[in-house]
Amino acid sequence: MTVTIYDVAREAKVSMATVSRVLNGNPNVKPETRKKVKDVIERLNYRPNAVARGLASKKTTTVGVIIPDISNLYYSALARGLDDIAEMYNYQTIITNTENDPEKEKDSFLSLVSKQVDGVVFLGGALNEETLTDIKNSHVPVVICGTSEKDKNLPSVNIDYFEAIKEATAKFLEEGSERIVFVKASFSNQLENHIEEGIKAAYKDLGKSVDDNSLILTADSDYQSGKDIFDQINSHKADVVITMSDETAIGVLHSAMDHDLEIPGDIQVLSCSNTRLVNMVRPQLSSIAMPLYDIGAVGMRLLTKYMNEETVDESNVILPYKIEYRSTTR
Amino acid sequence: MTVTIYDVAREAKVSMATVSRVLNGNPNVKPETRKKVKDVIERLNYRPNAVARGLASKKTTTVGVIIPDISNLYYSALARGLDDIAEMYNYQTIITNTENDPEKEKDSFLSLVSKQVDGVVFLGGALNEETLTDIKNSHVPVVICGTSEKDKNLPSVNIDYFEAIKEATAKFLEEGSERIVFVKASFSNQLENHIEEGIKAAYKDLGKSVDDNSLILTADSDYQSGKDIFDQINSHKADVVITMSDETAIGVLHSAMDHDLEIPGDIQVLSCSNTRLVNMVRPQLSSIAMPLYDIGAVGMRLLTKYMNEETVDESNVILPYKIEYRSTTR
DNA sequence: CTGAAAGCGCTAACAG
DNA sequence: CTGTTAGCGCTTTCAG
Repeated sequence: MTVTIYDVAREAKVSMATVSRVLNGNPNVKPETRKKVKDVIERLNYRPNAVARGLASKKTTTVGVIIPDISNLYYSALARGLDDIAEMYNYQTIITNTENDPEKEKDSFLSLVSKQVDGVVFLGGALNEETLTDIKNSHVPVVICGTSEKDKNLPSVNIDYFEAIKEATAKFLEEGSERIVFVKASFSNQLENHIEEGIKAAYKDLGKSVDDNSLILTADSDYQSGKDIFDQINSHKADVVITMSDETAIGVLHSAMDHDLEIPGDIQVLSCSNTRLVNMVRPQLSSIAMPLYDIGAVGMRLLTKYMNEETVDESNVILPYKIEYRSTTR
Repeated sequence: MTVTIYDVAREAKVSMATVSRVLNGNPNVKPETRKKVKDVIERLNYRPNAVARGLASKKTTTVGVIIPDISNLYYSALARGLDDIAEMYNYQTIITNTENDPEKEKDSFLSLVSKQVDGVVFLGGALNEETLTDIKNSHVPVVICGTSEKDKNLPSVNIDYFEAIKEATAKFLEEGSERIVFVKASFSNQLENHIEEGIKAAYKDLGKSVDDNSLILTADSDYQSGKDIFDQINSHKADVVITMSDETAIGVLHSAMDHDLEIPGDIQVLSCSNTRLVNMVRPQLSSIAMPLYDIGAVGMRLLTKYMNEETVDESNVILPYKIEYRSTTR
C-alpha cells in the first residue's frame, strides 16, 4: 500500500542502496542513474519514511523546543526566531508546552529524547535539579534561552538582566522615586533572581536599603493577575511598579487608572518583556527591550553548532538590551 | 552506550518480548516477572526508543498540528484546547508554523506525514487544491478547525460564521448604521468568504445593497496594519468597522481615537476573534465570541475518533457562538 | 559508480 | 505466561 524504497529500486532496476544515495544527495551516482531514479520517485510519488530513516541513521533532523506557555507572546516571539533558523539549517521543530509546570517540563524533555531529537532548546523554564540531571544523562545537546541555571553548565542565550534592571532602578531612584514594587511571575525562574539582585544592587549603590522601600510580589503573568495585585501595590504607596510580564503590567496600569491615579505622574510602570503588547495599549508601556527574536535565533544557531560538533567559542551568549521609556514612565 | 530493550532482557534474564510486554502494559505477564523487569528498567534507567517503536508498530502516538502563526493569540488559544485533549488521550503534538504561507502549509503537512504522525489537525489555514490532494493521498486522518474547504469532505469544527456575522450586521443596520466596512485578513481563508456572504445576506434581508454602502478591505492581521488601513476606512466615512483580527481592530480603534473620533459614538468596531486582547484594551473591544479553546478541544477529540477508527456521527461540528457587545459598540 | 548484506531498537505473530 | 523469529523502511559498511 505505502510505497517504499524497495519499490522504487525495483521499478528503476537498481538496488535500494542506489535509491538511498540519490535520496541523500550522495555524489557517487552516475547522472543517468540519478535521473532514472528520480523519475521513478516522482512517478510513484514516493516519500521516504522519516521514522525508518531516523532509526537507521540515528539522526532525526528534528529539534525539540520546550516552552512554558505558547499562548504567551513573549515565548512565541522567541519561538519565531528559533523556527526561522531551524528551517534555514533544515531542522524541524517539535514544540511542547509545559504550562509552567516543572513536572511537565521534565516529562516533555524525556519524551523528546525518546523521540530521538537531535537537540533541544528550552525557552524560559524552571530547570529544576531533576530536569538538569536528566539533561546530563541524556547526552543530547541542549541550549537554554531566556533563562539560566546556577552552574552555567548549559549553553545559553540571554541579556544581562542584572545590569538592565539595575540601570532602570537606579534611574528611578535618582529621579526621586522611593517606593519601587517588583512583581515577579509565579513560575520560578533563575532570571527573576538576577532581577531581584539587580534591584538590590541599585539601592545599595545609592546607600539605600531595599527592605524598607521596596516590595517584591508574585503574580501570574496574565492581565487579570495584574489587575488583582494592584491593591497590594497601592497600599504600599508605590511610585514605581516593575513587572516581569507585559500583561501583568497592563493590568496594573488599568487598575491604577481606575483608581484615578495619573500615569506616569502618580505611578510609573515598567515591564521586562517588551512583547508586541507594549505598543498596543494606551499609554504605551515602557519596557526593558530584549531582542526576543534574536535570542531565539541565536539559540538555535548555537544548537546547530553543538549538533554538528563544531567548536563554539562562547557558550553563554549575552545579547544587548535597551530600555525603552515610553509613556508609562517620566 | 545507550541502553536497549535487549540489555534489559539480559539483565532481567527474560526475553525481549517479555520486556516489551511490560513496557506496553500487556496483562500476560506474571506479577513477579513484571516486577523484576521493572526493577531492571529502573536500575538501568532505560527509556524506550520511540523511533524504533514507531517503525515496528506503525504508530507514533503523535499528531501534527499545522498553524498559520503561533504568535497569534487566536491560534495559540485553539492550540491550548488541542494540546489538553491530546494529552488526555496520550498523544503528543508536533506544532508547525506556516507563517501564513500556503506553500509552507503543504510542505509542513508532507513532512508530518513522512514522520508518520497518526493524524493531523489544521488550525485555520488556506488548504488550497494541492494541499487537499496531498491530504487525500496520504490516508492520514485529518481534522480542520476554524477553517473549511468547499467540498466539506474533511471533518471540521467551526462556528456558524455566516449566521454570526449576519446577526451582527443586521443589528448594526437596524440601529441605523449605514456604512459598514469589513476588513479581511490577507491570508485567504474559506471562512472569510462565509463572512462576506453573511454581510451580504444581512443587507439583502433589509432590501439594501452591499455595493453602495459597504466596503471590503484586506489587511494583515497585526496592530500596525489596523492603524495603516484607517485612512481608507475614514475616507469611506464608515460608521461601523468589522475586522477578522483583534489586533487589526485595536489598530483601527487607536487610529480613530487619534483622529478625534468618538468610540462608539462616531464609529463602532467589532472583531471576529475574541482573543484575550479584547479585555486588555480600553475601550474594551466588542467581538464575535467563539469558543476558541473548545474548538481546539473538540477538534482533537474528533481526531482521536478517526485515529481509533471509531464511528463518528457528525463530522462537521458547529459550536455555538455569542456576540459580546462591549465598549466599542453602542 | 553500484549492489549485497547487516543491522538500527522495537513490536507482533506464533509456538509452546 | 514466556521465548523465538520475523520483519518495520531505511542507512551504511564492504566488496567489486
